[in-house]
Amino acid sequence: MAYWLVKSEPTTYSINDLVRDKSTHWDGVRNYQARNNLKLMKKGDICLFYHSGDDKAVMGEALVRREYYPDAKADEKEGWVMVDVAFEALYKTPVTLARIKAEPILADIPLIRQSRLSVMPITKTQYEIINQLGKN
DNA sequence: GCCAACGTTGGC
DNA sequence: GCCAACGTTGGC
Repeated sequence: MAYWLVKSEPTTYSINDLVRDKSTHWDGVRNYQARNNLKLMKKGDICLFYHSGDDKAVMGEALVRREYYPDAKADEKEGWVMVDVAFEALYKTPVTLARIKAEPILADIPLIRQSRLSVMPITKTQYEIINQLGKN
């Protein structure tokens, strides 16, 4: 069981869209590092769902439902992949970037260290802290 | 609107 | 293979 953080611009695809859809293809990733992370996702892994842009907060959680397979919207020869994720939880309190930055234990999270990466691994500890802040 | 931090492209 | 120019993401 591993933990991830995935980003989306809410005007493109928000967690409310995932609530409505129940599950979705996590496609459109066109960055090698992010793609490599997608390939490491296992069924049942937890993904924190982060809104970039105006919200700048972890909004909730999704579960990996299907492991990586070719991104239907990409040229097959280029090897881009997608996974399927299912809605898991909507946080009562979105965990803002400012809140994450204020937490010393979260200082190493790639969200802060490498702000442009859109699919990143996080540790169990980092997950548990954000989950705790969000669900209450 | 600007800028930092990348990633990509193309000339050499 | 190097590097300048350019494009993109995302925070401020």
